[in-house]
Amino acid sequence: MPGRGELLIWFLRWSRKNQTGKDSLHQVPPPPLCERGARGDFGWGTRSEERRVCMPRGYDFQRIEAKWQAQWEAAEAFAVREDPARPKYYCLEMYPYPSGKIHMGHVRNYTIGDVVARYLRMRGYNVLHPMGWDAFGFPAENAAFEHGVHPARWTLDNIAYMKSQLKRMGFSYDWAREVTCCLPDYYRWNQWFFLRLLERGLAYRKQSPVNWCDRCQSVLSNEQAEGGVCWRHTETPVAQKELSQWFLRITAYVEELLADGEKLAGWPERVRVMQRNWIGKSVGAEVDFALQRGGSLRIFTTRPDTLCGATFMVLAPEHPLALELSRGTSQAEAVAAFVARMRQTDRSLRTDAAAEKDGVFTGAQAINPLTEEPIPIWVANFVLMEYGTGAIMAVPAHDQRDFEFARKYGLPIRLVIQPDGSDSLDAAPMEAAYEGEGRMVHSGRFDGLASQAGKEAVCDALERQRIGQRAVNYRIRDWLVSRQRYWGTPIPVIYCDACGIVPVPDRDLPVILPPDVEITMSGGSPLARVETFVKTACPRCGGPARRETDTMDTFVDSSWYFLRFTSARETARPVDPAKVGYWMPVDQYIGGIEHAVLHLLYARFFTKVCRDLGLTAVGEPFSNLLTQGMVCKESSRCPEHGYRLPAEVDKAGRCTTCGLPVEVGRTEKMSKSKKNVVDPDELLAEYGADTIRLFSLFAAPPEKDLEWSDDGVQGAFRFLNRIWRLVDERPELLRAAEGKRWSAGQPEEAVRSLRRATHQAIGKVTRDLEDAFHFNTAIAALMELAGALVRFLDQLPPGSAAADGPPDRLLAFAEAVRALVVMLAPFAPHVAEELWESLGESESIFRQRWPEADASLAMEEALEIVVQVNGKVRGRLQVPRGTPEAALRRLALEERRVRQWIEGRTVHKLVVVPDKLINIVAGS
RNA sequence: GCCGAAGUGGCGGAACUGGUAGACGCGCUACGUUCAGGGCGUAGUGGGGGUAUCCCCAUGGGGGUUCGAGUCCCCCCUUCGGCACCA
Repeated sequence: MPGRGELLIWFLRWSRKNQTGKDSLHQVPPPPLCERGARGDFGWGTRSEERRVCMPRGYDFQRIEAKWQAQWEAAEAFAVREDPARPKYYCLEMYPYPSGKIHMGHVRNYTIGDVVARYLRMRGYNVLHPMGWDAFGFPAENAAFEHGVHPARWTLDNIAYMKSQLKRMGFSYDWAREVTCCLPDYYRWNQWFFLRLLERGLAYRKQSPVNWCDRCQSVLSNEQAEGGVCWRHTETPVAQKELSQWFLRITAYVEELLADGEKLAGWPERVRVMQRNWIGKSVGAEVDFALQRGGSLRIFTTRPDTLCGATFMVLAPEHPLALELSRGTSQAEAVAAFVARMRQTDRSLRTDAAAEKDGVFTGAQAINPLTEEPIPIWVANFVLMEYGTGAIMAVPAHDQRDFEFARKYGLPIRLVIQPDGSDSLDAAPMEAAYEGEGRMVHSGRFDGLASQAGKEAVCDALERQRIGQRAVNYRIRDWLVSRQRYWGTPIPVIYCDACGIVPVPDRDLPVILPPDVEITMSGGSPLARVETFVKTACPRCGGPARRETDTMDTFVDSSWYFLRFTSARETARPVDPAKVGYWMPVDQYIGGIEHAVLHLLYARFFTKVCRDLGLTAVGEPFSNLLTQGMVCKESSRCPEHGYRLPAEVDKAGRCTTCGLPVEVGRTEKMSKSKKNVVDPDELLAEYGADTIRLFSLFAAPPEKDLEWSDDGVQGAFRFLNRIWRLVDERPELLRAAEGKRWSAGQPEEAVRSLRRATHQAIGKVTRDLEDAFHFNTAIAALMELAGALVRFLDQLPPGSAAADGPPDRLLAFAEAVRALVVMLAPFAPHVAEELWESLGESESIFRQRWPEADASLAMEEALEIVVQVNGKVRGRLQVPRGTPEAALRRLALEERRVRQWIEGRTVHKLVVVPDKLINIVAGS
């Protein structure tokens, strides 16, 4: 097998050779140097010449960020290895598709993860924080088709650029563990997994109707075709095609996926619900209805208790009996016409809930097994062949769809369930089906049973008579993994005329994706046209054979990449079980909600397979899941030129091209098509990574949508400048604090007050990060501490006089500054490192332990107690903490304003909440 | 239609187990700064009334529980998200 580097070179040589026109799509210019440059300089504009000379420059984020990124890289600051002595923490963000450049969604996602990783390192955890590339996929082929760039070249160029962007954001990844799915050292293990699944009957080939997206020129899994549209091109409806394809048997794990899913306490409720809905378990029975002409018709129902109310039956138009039953009857022509019409109707249109019920009588009758009455068999649009048996018993009194159908075609409605506490429900005047539970009526020997007991009793009877049995149905289907695409993992299977389907032997892995290929975006799998790839020898008989030319769904890659990160350079097997054992499960997974049923369901399935293969002990990959909100911005639209970029609109809100006023649209997810995007590169040049990070954390809690605001970014930048000045403006104070000791007595109020602010901030920030990820309020607490520091400095004598003052002042100041800088570090790591160094520290701030709040120092001494009269605030008392209740009552009743409010009234009651408030209940 | 989440100043958002609604930031206003601009600093900033001590109203709307409700309960409205003929 070629090595990683070897293959890369090979691809690049190939692409240079084959390049037409542009050499590369990614002649991306270096980030523009903003003319405004390091804005922090302005802070010094009016300072004295003396200061300008002796002080360092202002907050020069470009220099600082480059400096610390280089230091982290040189020191391999974020490289980790297993260490049983320390608690581990695996922090993972969903890896990106290398589409070209990172977007603000990535910035937000990865900033959240980075704060978690950096914070937990400072709390003493051994933190695994890796990053990689979801590098196979359709857009690379699109680029190849449109621009003549080889998918490998395009992908690897994009990765190189995006990696540089992630580094410039200061994210603390262990890059030694980087995985790139499109390289054989990764995808060979996809093939290895496929072979293991094949051995266990969990991979199989089947002919069936499948989803086809014309723009992808490929089939899709059900999950990727949700709602009848392609997940990548939501404007493209998927078509149905009858094809022979490879499937993974996710349904073999469905009960486990369901049961374990309910136990995922660290997942958002809505994701669990979406997965539960997707799996769509329903419990009921399969029942054979005898046909009057002989034979039987099997149906699935979740309501065996309503069996006596079945007054007709309905077949899906594709049901094999539909045409057959009508043959020879007067309905034959009508049924044939109806079935033909349904075949032509677009499937998503036909299955739209809003579509009217439509059907036709087959001319045949079945026998209700309980009532033994003949009932007519119909064919209708609303019954789906893919679900259950493709046929239903219709109980119009207790199923709304059946009810509507019965009313439209004048079919009988027979009430067999009375709602609890009522016996008045009557079929004739019903306007809607009663779908709830109740008591069985008109059901012969079952009369009087409650629905639940009735279901059991009917099932027992059916099983005794051998005309039915209990059954469970699921909405979820097996995972279709074949793709008619080039840029994916070749499916390691060979077709031999003599031996049939033959798996590629493990020793022949990887089946390498051949570099020489023509991407035409039509006419099936590109690999099918690469003869050197297709033609091979059968591993079993040695005779001429053909390779499978489809590749795997790229969701296979992402189904186990989190396992690979634990042992990314393992060459003998997909992962090292010992390393997986140390790191798994992922403690915190962070990504977008759009993968609620796609990636997150597949990954859970794959993890269970890996467990059964002995590669991991865990059955669930992600203990905690955070689904971050979208990054939004208002869009602008020019009546002449359509959507406009922010830069194409001037300050007065006019289009820079034509001068017409633009229409400001609503705030919505940033997207290229709406042009309401901001470019991370421009922000990096203008404000630096720390400001971007700080703003995207401060503007909204992580799980909510974030509205991008240029003014808000300014605010974050101002805050960092403020802290910079705070530390940098009075170095003599910090120097003077060194070696000093706290004096013995009670310090002055200014010192107590600053220490109180410091320890309150430590408590608040720590709680906000521990309990839930309340980054926005944690940053607010840092801003408050900065405010307290400014107020403290204002009270000090100017110049060097302060340095000669009492040591407590200097110590309190140093304590506050150090706490502020340390707590700032996870959010704005570069500036924190730089300030930490300027405080005289030689070691990285990330080797610093997180500060501990001293509760006794944080405690407020004087309290303001609110005095209410009948629930309204009428006065305030300043009292020392712990003032006895009796004294509080007396003070409250004596308060000037309170006296006015209770004068002439009787005080009925006094509610005292210690150290909080007093409410005086007074009558008139 | 069903299920879920959420509605708080001009804006983004705070508010622990019911206990001072509006932290923090943005914006805005005034003032300061040897002040062109920008930057920085100080003060103010939910609405209404009053010269003022102060008063009234206010967390989508309406009821309720409670000494006390943004927070708990019921009904309604709106927005967003998910599911949507799944038998």
